[in-house]
Amino acid sequence: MSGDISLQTFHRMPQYLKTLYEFKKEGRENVSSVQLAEALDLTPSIVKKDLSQAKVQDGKPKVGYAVDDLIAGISEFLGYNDLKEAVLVGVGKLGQALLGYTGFGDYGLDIVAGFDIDDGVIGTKIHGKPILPTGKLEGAVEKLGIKIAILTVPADHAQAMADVLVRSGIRAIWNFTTAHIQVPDSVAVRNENMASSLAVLSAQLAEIMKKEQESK
Amino acid sequence: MSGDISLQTFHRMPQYLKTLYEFKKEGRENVSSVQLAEALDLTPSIVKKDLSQAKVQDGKPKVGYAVDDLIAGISEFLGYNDLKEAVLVGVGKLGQALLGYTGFGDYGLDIVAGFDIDDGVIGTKIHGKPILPTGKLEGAVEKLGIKIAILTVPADHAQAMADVLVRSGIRAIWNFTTAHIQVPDSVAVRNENMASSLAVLSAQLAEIMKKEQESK
DNA sequence: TAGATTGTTAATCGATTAACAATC
DNA sequence: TAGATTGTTAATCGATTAACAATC
Repeated sequence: MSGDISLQTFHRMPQYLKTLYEFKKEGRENVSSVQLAEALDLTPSIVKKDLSQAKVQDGKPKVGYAVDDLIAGISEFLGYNDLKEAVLVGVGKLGQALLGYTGFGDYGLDIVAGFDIDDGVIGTKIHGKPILPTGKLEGAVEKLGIKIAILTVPADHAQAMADVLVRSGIRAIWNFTTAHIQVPDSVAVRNENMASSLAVLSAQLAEIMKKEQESK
Repeated sequence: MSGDISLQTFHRMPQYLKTLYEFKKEGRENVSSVQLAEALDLTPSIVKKDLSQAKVQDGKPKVGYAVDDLIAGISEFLGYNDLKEAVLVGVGKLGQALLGYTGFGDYGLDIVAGFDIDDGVIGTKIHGKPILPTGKLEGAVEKLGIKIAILTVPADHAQAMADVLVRSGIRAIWNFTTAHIQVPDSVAVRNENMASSLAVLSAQLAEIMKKEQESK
């Protein structure tokens, strides 16, 4: 059951995949949990647990895991093979940068269109993606059966826009605004909050500088 | 000591702050842990614990916390009052979007310059920030005593660039590349990995869709 | 005063780590 | 065969939650 695999495990999976591609490029055919752990600053225990939970493929004692099979297994596990369509709402600076980000395809994500209220961008194409008026959002999402939305509107519009998204049938919102949005339990939200990230980094920095002081 | 406050607590602090500003705007003078918890989908227990650990300011039984004092206390706790200078390395699409992001000032972060190897952008200003050649990075960081770097280079340059940053005295790297970078313990790293985030969101979405199926 | 809410301690929960039998 | 490495179970660790005495 995917239900009892921790979200942390999912978080690490793309990192394993990236490392495996590097190993493959170097011509390696097998890899052990110790080697994967070293490359990513993890413990062999957590690597073994993650891989076994993902039911990716059995490793062989003494040999380790086959790199190719692991790549195939994790890609499948993460759903990188079947394309998931998404809409992007709010075509400001960040929205435009994300529209132009070519890496999403590798992760099975395809942004089919951007939506905005600004007549200046409506009707244009940005990085090849059509920009449509927000008014057409609900219809388009419903008609195409799209389940994922990327939210890049100004913070004070975030909740209102989230409400529209939920109404139109979106079931997963990747929230790049600083606003905390309220949605029903039937909708997943992932917050990409720069302020929170920076706060954590600053705390780590402060801790490091403090230790330095003390050791002097 | 800030050492035993969990990073999760730091992560939540900017969210409290944002909510408090909203409450202030509504004219509220006091707020209870229950109200803050409701606004952010947390428990009152964790709110009380966070606020007491941050030594922000004592609440009053029956009344709660004073909104203004809480705003001041958390801002101070997060270091939003004293400006921290940072450099940004890799002025591609994402780098440019971050250079243009006006919100950092609110968090006490000031990006003083961008660095790149592309002659096309070197010497120009992007969103008012000068773009300098990577060769000048080490000197500038050292001379200005800058401690924070934002890393937005292509993944295959990430480790090499991180090495340069460490050498020049940077002590905190905000890593927006998909690469896992190896740095000494004396340097903090915060990974902003889109692939990992998307994997988690996808897992949550799959879980939701599965539950839906089952309940039919 | 009565009762809402704080700050803190103890109980619970979940994830990571360590240990080890199985085995190629 | 001997030993490296797997997969899994038990122990540990850390964070969240629940409970409750203190108190405005």
